[in-house]
Amino acid sequence: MSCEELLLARLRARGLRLTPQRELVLAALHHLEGAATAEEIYARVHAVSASVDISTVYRTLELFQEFQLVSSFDPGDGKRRYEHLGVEAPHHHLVCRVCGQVIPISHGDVRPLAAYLAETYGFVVDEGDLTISGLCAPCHAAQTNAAVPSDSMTPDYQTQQVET
Amino acid sequence: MSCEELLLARLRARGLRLTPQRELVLAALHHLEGAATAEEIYARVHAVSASVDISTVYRTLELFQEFQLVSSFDPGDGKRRYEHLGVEAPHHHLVCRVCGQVIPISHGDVRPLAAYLAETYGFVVDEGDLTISGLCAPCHAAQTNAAVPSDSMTPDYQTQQVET
DNA sequence: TTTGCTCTTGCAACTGATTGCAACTGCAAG
DNA sequence: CTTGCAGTTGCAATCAGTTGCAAGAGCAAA
Repeated sequence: MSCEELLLARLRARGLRLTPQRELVLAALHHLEGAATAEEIYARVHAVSASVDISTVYRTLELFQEFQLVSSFDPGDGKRRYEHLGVEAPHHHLVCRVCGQVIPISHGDVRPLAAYLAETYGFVVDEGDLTISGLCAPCHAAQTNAAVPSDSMTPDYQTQQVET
Repeated sequence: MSCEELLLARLRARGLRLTPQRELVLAALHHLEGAATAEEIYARVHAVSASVDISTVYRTLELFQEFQLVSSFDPGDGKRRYEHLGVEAPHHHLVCRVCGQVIPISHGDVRPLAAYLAETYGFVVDEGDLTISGLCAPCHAAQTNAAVPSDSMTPDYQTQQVET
């Protein structure tokens, strides 16, 4: 089942409609691989149809999150990132507090903690959207050496490949 | 060492000053036990000295976080909560996606995951500020029963006692 | 005391994101 | 076709939070 068909099915199941705006947001997500800001998604949508409002983009992204078509995470720079979950399973993110690098990790990595929390507190951890703040390896090394390698200081939110 | 003395020492160590504004924010944090919003803290500070600006409160809270006097977390309702860490050790929070209840957990609970992430990715997890989204026990039970108990629907961000 | 420096602050403007609302759309029933 | 209605949208207002900047305050050296 293609992504559009999946969306259509999810919408129909709740009596919602497949509108041009929603198609445009989905297309933008397809094109913008990896983690994109709402502003970036809006820019792509707006380029095709200038009348679409950014509030519609936000509402659509929220809807897509309910449908598990999209996950989002906040890397702590005040700009939430949205990721298309077409093929990838829901996953979590390690975000470096210093350089902003994002490392995706699978839910499997978090499962032992989730099991512990379920047993101890009866708390069921969501499979998506867990963002763990800390220091990536280069920044941690740099911090302990009190010297920061210059090539790790540029924030970029490109996601790495993760072995699953 | 009292809390004010600790703050003074931390400030001095970095050549910063103990101002009335900073004392007022600290006092407000003392008074507002548990998790308070910036607005609530500002309200208390403003009641004592009306000329203090909310931007000063935000900047002060950020400074206190650097000093580990305060930790903050985002329960997902768009209003960040700030907690005084006077006696408590840094800890994490489980936030229920449905009712908004916040359950504090110790860093010890997260340590196995942190150790795994350090080993696998070289990523060093921060001791504070990890917020885990999911469903609390009542809401999870309600969801599987497709019926929500009425007494668990009111969001409150009072923190429970946690056994450490 | 005067000078010069840094830290600190209030103010205003701004950002990313959300919300209320009236207008519009698609669609099914009469 | 007309009516009714739920769903949807663009617009404007609003919200929490951040930032730039100029003025002010503290403090040490001359």
